[in-house]
Formats: sequence, structure tokens, C-alpha cells
Amino acid sequence: MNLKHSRQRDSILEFLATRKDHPTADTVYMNVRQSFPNISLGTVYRNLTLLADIGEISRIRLGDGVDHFDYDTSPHYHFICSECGGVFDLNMEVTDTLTKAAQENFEGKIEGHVTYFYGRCNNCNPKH
Amino acid sequence: MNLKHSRQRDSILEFLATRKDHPTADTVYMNVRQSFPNISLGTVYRNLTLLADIGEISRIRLGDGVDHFDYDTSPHYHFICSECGGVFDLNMEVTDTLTKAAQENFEGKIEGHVTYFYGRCNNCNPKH
DNA sequence: TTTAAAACAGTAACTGTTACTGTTATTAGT
DNA sequence: ACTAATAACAGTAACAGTTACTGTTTTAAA
Repeated sequence: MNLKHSRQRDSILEFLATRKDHPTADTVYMNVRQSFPNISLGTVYRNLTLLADIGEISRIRLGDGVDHFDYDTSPHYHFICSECGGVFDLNMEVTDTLTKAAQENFEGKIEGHVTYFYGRCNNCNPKH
Repeated sequence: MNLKHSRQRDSILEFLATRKDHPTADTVYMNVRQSFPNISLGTVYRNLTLLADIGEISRIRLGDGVDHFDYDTSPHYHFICSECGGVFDLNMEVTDTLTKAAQENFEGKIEGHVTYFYGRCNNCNPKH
């Protein structure tokens, strides 16, 4: 891979680094436009995909039809609120016992699994 | 909910019952057209959504950008092959230990989780 | 510097899905 | 059986998120 430096890409990565809420491409676009008013949504998508491909960030799919992006590439679980759509990290250990269990009765090679949790976040959960 | 009977819906459900490979809306469309040549893709989507809403079938999201549908609504895990996109059931127990563990350090209410596995299926995994 | 190519902005196209519109099929009440 | 109300239909347009194309600009190696 023969990458060239780009200020737009820097800016996208820099923005992601400031956020812990796993923004979507569109949110990235909105924000990076403050530094690069002419940046194209295509550029944002291209760079998010590239950064994810080289492992600088990770792309997260949570069943809401939109891709989220995370500067934190360490393995951890996510929670998505069914009410407000907010995404949160979970403070919880990641194990490979699930993958091992799955491999037991399965021919073929299981390489990993995707897990995310859903429900009501603290804000949306009715207090009582 | 005040449902009326429809032959198209029957046919969609009937087709799904014959398949264990979790077809997409488009696959359902292709097949049901053999009995109903004029059926509309919109009708297929509408009925799949309706059937899923009333719990007759389940809708499965596996991160490949397409919805899959399953006649088997009992809780079980799925595997998706990164190579051919094939979807398979896993013969493996479903527990709620994950949900409990996730709830530990999380304010708000965790209602459930989605888990699926990926890798190479038996056909796509290089033999040796 | 010059120059090859990576990256860009802008925009069109594509995919999966949902919504709209006027017509047909179903079913409950006579 | 007939009628009337409406669920469901076919066909098609619209929509959202994402990817691909085109001609121009930026980067960085020679």
C-alpha cells in the first residue's frame, strides 16, 4: 500500500480521536467541514474505509443500518440504545470462549464473532 | 392487528419453510415469482416485515448489508462465511450469561444482545 | 523543479428498503 | 349470495447510505 499524506485524512482521524461516541460518516463529515469547508462526503467515506482497512480505526455495524467508526481499535463490546440510537462502550471483558464453543460442532473455520447489546441507555430508561 | 388472508403471504411463508439457508428478500422474490409471476418486490418486503413483526419468522442482520429471513424463530446462533456469504445455523447452546455480564457495570437497561460468527465455511475453507 | 500518482471535490450511480397510488381481493354484515 | 369496508395488491417512485466515476489539485520521490 503506497499511501500519500493528506490533510483531510489527518483531520478525519484527529476528529475521531476526540470522540468516544462512535460517530457515523455523516457526523464526521459535518464536523470535519469546520476545518475543511469544501471536503466532500465521498472523501470522508473513502478515508474512513481506508483507515479501517489499515486498522487505524474500526468500523462498527450495530444493525441500525448505518456504519459507526471508532478510534479505539482494542477489542471491546458496544451497546446501542433502541430509543435514542446512542452507542456506548461496555466495561466488560472480551473472551474467546464463545468462538471456541461455536467451533465445537462446526466444520469450517470460525474466525471470530460480532456481539453487541441493545436496550435503553441511562438517559432513555424511565426512572422510578 | 386486523389481518386479512393473502395467497401471496402464504406463498412467502411456505417458501421460507422449505429453506434452511436464511434467504434474503430478493431470493424470496425470485422464488415466489414462480407461483406468482406478477408479485411485486414491495409485496415481498411488506410481508416479510409483517411476518417478522408478528413473530412468525425472524429477521437476521449479519453485517453484510442485507436482511436475511429465517422460518425458525427459536433462539440460535448464526455463522456467515466471509468468502461466499453463506449463512448457517450453529449447533450451540444460547445463554444469557453475556447479557448479565454486560449489565454489571452499565447503567441503563440491557434488553438483549446480537451475536453472530464469521469465518470460512466448510466449502470455502482450504483443505489440507 | 519536474513528474507520476495519490487524493481531492463534485457528482452520478448503485443497492437495499420503504412509501405512495390507484386497483383488486378478502371478509364481515346483511 | 351481495354489498361495503378495508387489507393487500402491483407497479413505481422515493429514500438513505454508500460507492464509483471524472477531471483537477496536492503530495512526495527523483
